[in-house]
Amino acid sequence: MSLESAFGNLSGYAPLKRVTLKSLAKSLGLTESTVSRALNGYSDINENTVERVRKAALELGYKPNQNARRLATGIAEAVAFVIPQNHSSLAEPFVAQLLQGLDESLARRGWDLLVSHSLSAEDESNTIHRLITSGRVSGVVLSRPFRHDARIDLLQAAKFPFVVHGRSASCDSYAWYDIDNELAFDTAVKHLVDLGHRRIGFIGAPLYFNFAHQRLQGYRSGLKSAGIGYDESLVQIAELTDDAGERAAADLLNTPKPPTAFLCVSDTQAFGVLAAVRARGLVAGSDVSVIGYDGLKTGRHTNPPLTTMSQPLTQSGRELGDMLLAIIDGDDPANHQILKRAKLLVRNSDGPVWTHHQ
Amino acid sequence: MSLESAFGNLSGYAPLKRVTLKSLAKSLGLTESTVSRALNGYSDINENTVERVRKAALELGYKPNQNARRLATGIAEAVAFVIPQNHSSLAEPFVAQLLQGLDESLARRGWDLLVSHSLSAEDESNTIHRLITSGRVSGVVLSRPFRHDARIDLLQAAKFPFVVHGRSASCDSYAWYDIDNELAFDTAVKHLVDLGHRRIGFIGAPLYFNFAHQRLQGYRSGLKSAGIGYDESLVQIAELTDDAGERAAADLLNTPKPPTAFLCVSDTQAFGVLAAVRARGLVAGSDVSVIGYDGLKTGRHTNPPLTTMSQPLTQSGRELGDMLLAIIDGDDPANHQILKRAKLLVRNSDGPVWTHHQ
DNA sequence: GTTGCTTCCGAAAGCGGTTTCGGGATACGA
DNA sequence: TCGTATCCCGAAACCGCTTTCGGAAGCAAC
Repeated sequence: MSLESAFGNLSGYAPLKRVTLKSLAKSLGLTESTVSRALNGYSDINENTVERVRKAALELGYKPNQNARRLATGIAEAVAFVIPQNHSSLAEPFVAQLLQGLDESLARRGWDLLVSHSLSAEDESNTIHRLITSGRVSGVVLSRPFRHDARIDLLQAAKFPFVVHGRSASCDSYAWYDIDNELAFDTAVKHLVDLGHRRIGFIGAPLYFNFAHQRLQGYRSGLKSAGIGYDESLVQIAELTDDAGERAAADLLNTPKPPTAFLCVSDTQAFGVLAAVRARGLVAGSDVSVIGYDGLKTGRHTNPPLTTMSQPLTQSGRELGDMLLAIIDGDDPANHQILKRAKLLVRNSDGPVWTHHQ
Repeated sequence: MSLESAFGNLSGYAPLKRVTLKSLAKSLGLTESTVSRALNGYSDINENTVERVRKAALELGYKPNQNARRLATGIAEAVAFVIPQNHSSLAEPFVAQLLQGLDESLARRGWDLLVSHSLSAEDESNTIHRLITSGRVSGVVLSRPFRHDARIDLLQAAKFPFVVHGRSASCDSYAWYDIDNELAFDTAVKHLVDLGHRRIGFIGAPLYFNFAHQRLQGYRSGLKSAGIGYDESLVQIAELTDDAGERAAADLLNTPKPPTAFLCVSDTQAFGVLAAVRARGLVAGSDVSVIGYDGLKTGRHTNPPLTTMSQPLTQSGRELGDMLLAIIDGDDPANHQILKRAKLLVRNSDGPVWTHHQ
């Protein structure tokens, strides 16, 4: 669309007459190049001139056309967040908060944040590919990496700047921001063990997600250091939904020797587990314990309020943005690897193990 | 598509050997202009040539540089969603689902979706202004309009394509997609009245939000048609958070003649109301009724599960995207005004009024 | 063998910026 | 007075693609 059609050159009010570099230059009696350099902080422009140009630009409301600028400089001044297509996760608050933090970081520099969302799993590589060849963005942020992630391989092969929220199995040479999932689940197990639990159910997620793998490892390591054997019949792999969590918990509850505690890889699943527990006539927090992961706000309002492990999402978005920016500026990605700890947020769904003799 | 074909030459790492229109043309023995027109479906190119060009483009992995294309055509092939800055609402699932739908609609056309997030309230007009003058986007979608919304005025004055999720007080001449808020709350009141309630508390939002205004109107009209007088002492205006909802409900509960039911303009508030009710030792669904609005999934897991009114968010995002695209293509915005109905989603937080004589 | 159409493609002028390069002023030392 | 170094600014190429315009072929018709 042309600017004429966009702003309507016709009828009476002529809104928003676009002020371009050329018009600005002319009105100043200078050249485009001079004005451009003045605005971009080149040192070979007289201080007075710079001031004069700045003032005029402000008054006339000059905004450089981003497309032109990007074409000329070759830098897109935008990064893409590719939405994990699995399970329509954009709907998860998880993603929303991350976006918020990202945007904050980018906005400080005036960059754009665009979200990209692919339809199928293998389509995702295409999406990435299109992103990096189209010149639309100068960086990409990934989330929920797989254990072996083709998108990461693609990005690395192309030497395209990117950061990932989480990490894949081999993560030495790229930038990531992750929670120490193994530690988190290790300590969660420890917490439950301290409450007296020995039969701890685990509601996991498909293991091609690396975080699922890590958390399972943490679960096992926690068990191990407590001297408890790993019992495969206590672990369920479920989708990241409440319904799946509910089904998985129900299955575990129907077993002859059901667990006295449930550890879930996501709050959403844990919500379902809570439901299963209630359906069974049990009360979470006394009869059984359930612990989630994510620290969702709404966990405050479940029945009972969900004990969970929280990760600072908005802040992680900000940090991811800062990292990506630094890498685009030339930093070595390997120098940008951040490992944070999750915090155990005790609400009311956990408690000492229930025994017959009480 | 393989890495090989994507990035051209082989051996070692050859990062991003970009195939440009020029290189493509040269390898075909044609001119840039010919190739460009062939790819863009111009009719003055021989059918065979078109085929040949298409094939080569695919093989060599040619992707047009979006910035160049945008500069040349003047159309940005991107639209912006401006995040309501109030209350950091991006974190709300609300926004996330809308984004999802929007992205789906735009992706069908290969357009970008970028999110823009301003820091302060008055900064928002600046954000809009920057958006429409920078040439980055060819359309804008707004949400949560104010009753009198400067952003809308700005957009209209600039004749810039936009759609809004919701509508302001005067909404004849632009495109919007809205739920019939008045109707929704009218029927919600009716529902409560049918359950025997006469003292219905209303937890509203600041009235500069038009939806807040509409819903209050609906509340009043429902009361009126039930022959119940409007009692100002039963309405509270609160922020759109759980804490605010909780405080508001607590205030109402502390009154000498507390309401027997609560109608909230958002689920998040209703979560808080539920907490206040519990804190008071009452049980929602029998002692008092509480009804939310939004249809959040997590409402299934509150204590008790929240009765609410749901609006189809993902779908509305899609429709908003389609509308915006149509308008950018030249449609008259006034022909794109969609009014949907909310559905009452009865879960367990409502019930017949409690009486002493039962 | 002109004339007159089509059909198909090349030439070239942008789109609105950025950036390198060179040179005219001015200042300064000799 | 004549370099010559320093400061500023203009000229021009370029980023990669789109689009208008004109014209070379090819073919039909007269």
